[in-house]
Amino acid sequence: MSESAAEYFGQHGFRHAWSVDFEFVVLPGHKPNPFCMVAKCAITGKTIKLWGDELNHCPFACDDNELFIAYYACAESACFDALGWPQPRRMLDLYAEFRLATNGVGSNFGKGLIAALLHYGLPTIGGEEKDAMRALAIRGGPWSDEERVSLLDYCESDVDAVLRLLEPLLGAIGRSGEDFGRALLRGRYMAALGIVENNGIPIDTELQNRMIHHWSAIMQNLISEVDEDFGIYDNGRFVQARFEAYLYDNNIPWPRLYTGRLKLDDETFRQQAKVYSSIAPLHQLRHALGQLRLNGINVGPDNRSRTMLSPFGSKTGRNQPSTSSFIFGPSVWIRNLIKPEKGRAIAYVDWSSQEIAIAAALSNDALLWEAYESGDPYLAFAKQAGIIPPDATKDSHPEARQQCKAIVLGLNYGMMPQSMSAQSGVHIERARQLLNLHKATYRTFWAWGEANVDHALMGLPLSTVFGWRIHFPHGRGLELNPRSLLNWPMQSHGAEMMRLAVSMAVEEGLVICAPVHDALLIEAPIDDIEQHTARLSEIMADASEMVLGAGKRCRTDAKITRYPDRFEDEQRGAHMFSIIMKLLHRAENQK
DNA sequence: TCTATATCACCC
DNA sequence: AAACGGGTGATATAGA
Repeated sequence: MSESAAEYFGQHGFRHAWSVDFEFVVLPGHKPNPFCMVAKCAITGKTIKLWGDELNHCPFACDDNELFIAYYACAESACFDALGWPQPRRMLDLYAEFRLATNGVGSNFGKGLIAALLHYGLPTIGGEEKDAMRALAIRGGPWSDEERVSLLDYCESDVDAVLRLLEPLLGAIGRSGEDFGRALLRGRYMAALGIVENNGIPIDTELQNRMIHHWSAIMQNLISEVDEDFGIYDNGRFVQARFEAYLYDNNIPWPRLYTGRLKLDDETFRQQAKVYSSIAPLHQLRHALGQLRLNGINVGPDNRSRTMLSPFGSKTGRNQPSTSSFIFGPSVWIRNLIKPEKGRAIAYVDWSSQEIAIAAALSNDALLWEAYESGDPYLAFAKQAGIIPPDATKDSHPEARQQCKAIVLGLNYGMMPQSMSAQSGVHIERARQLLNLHKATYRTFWAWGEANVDHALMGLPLSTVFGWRIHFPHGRGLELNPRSLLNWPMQSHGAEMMRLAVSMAVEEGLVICAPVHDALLIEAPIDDIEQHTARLSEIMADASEMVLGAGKRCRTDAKITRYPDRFEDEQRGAHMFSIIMKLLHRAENQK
């Protein structure tokens, strides 16, 4: 046991610092089913090994003086939860710490436990051995005595590996109470997220199964209806050569990529369909087909969709769940499959204009904050810039508002006038003019943003208020995108706000089903949903204030869905869902 | 027939 | 050179 790690944890007042690891079987859409656990204390050297039924009782005192250390701790938290153990109160997650320590430079080896060991030149078991043991674990029981010994040994080897990682990663964290407190904050989120992963999202599996069953018929019907006039599809596939021949036969000129291939993106189709109306049905078909993806949403026996939420996956510290297995990943209509079960309700609560609030608060731009607080930052900008009179409204000046909205949203990403005009249809000169007005109106924000960019370009780290960082040291040939650097603080603080809110909500016992970057999905009994939603909104506003500073609270919007209704987004998903349902009924009647 | 690459679409 | 940030994933085609 490393002397310095023991001292480090002792210094922060811990009785034990358990490096803990479970082996578990997890079927798609299910909670993990742990079958063994090894824990070693970095302070006392004590070791605990549990197998099978021995997991029925939690061997730990889960109080504030017991620290748990793991690599990718949401898995351990999910195992605690699945076993009915009390939740760990203090967690240190070396995965999060490794991601942080290498954010920007990256690691040549990846993000996993072995990658971290290799990165620091520490001994590790071979990747093949690890894969073999993982396969043995996934296979599920029963295991022979011999297999059981090797699985426990393997589990212990991960526990030891985590202990070896302490030296470099505690070094990266730093010794001060503040440094360590921030690491515990990340660990706290990992613990909460394990619960969220276990909660899952209630799904109308009956409808989902009907759709899956008739999926190919739905696709076929959709395609054949349009394609009989074109003859471009083959077995559900768009054949470019056939499309090219069609264009040639019909004398339709078509834009090409620099490679000579046809430009086939949605925007090109939209433009072309305006001129050559015969193209329009094909455009609609391609657009619809682009939204047709239904595989990969895994649902457990309790009709709840579960997937890894992959915290700290991105440079900004956002979660990065697989977009095919996370129901909020594919196109919006898929969310209509979300449905609370009998007696229950859900609510989708999101921060309104979160990144604008962050930009305003952190840059200390009083005018921008005023614009945010007005409730309509786009209209407020138009007024502050003198484009419309002070008494103008959304209804009196819709066009100016729309233009300003495009500017205000695009500027978060460092958008240039050219693409701004291409995107929003505003003339390029108008876009340029509005951009300059924005820079003149929100001088403080722009000075702050550009200072951040310069800071990072000089090889210095950018950091959020709670210590998520990115660092591009000089001399490593790293390619930096100034627009990314401009946006980084907004997105990173948004992620931080979300982590805080999830931690607090879960610890209060609210049932959080999913984080969606700037939104949370919560569930409750129908009779409690309003109260729980109100409480969550309060927590989210509190979290925003912790990040943005006293008095700077970010508003939230909430949309409640009660059984027997299904989740719905009238603006974006409803139309496509109705088309799919029509096709489904047709397919079911064809039989 | 399989794999790598480019392109595109979706999400916040 | 490009000029819209952070992502994941499917698909169509070219190439081995």
